[in-house]
Amino acid sequence: MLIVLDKPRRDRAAERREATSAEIVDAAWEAAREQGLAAFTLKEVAERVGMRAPSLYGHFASKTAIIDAMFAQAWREYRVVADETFSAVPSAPREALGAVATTYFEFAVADLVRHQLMDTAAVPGFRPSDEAYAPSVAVYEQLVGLLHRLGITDPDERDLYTALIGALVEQQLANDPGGERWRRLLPRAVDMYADHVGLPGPSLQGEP
Amino acid sequence: MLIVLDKPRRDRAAERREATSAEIVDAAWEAAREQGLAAFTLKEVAERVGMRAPSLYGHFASKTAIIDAMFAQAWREYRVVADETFSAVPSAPREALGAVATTYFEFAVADLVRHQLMDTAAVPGFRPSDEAYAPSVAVYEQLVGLLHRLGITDPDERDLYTALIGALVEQQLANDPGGERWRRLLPRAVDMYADHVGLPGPSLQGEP
DNA sequence: GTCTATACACCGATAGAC
DNA sequence: GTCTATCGGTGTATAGAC
Repeated sequence: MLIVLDKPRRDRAAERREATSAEIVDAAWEAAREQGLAAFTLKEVAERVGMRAPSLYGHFASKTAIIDAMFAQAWREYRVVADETFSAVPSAPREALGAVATTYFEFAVADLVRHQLMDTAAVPGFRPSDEAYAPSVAVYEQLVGLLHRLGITDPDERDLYTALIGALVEQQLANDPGGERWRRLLPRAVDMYADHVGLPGPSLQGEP
Repeated sequence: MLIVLDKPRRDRAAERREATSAEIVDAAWEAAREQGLAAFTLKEVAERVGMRAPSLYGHFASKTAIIDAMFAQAWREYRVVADETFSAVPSAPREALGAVATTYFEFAVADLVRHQLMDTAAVPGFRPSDEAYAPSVAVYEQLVGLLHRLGITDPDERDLYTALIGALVEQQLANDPGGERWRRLLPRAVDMYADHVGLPGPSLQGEP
């Protein structure tokens, strides 16, 4: 069935409204980065967009709704980044594993509070809505597909992989934010894992 | 020099005072487990020990001081557990690594909020006092000593080990609390790491 | 759509009586 | 040591004027 939409004329009012909502979400990210994900206040958000706190309720039904929008935005962004990597994944197994790991690592490490919101239970009581949650499922399925193509079908080995890469992210953020201490270990960790599951090919590292 | 302490007679008042402080700390753990580490309130703590909130200030100078006492207690407890493991560490390298990893894993997984307080930055702005922090340094030095005896002296390899075990803890707590999904991977992960650093000996797992 | 004013609840911490 | 009373502050959210 073809659906013809009448008058695709721009709705300037709606556009402006959406732009304001986006501004609010951006301001919420800033506030969360300064005060913490659970601790930032609507007053801080409002000030950044030149409003008073109650005015935010014209755009979001609650503080939780703002956090949900942040969650959705973060995963949408990562989905774009991950799609790019998965669409041009190297054919060599170890390089493939390394590319996917690097993409995730860099995205997570680039923004602490974003990582906390996406990957940890940092906001007490927060549960993302189904729409906000959907992109994370899609990305995980891409990973499962890649591992399958590499012959890694055991769910336990899958868990070990995600744990290993997640570990490096956690340690990097917790113990050396902005540094290189754990990032440098990424090829080594991928090699260790590749050896473990019996992937062929030469080491990702130069000669040790 | 020998220091002779006069009159080691029991000071019943001091004992009672200390017991009350311990009660308060216990109540704070309970409150933190229910409301979250950063979110629990002094009122909740006070109610559990049959007091009013202001009375807590007769025992602790601030809410932060209570959290500091919790931090110190947790690491003291772990120090006892770790001392036991390290004092009777198996002579076989892989078993040694596995025993130490298991001790840490089980202690961390047994209590989410305790783990959050000990090993993550879950309380915004909280910095443990030096006395409270000391036991964690002691435990880490024990680990470094063991790895040295096993021939693992590269700091990068040390980091990889702590990241790997820490990762399993995080995943277990975040994705399967109370379950076995990541605990079961512990021997596999230790083996993977042992292979990686070239430790001798048979696999920790039965025949795969 | 944004404002002011305010409701309502709760927080950590202090003062001072007992 | 523990209490009551209270201070000074914060927070989310709503009501109603403009």
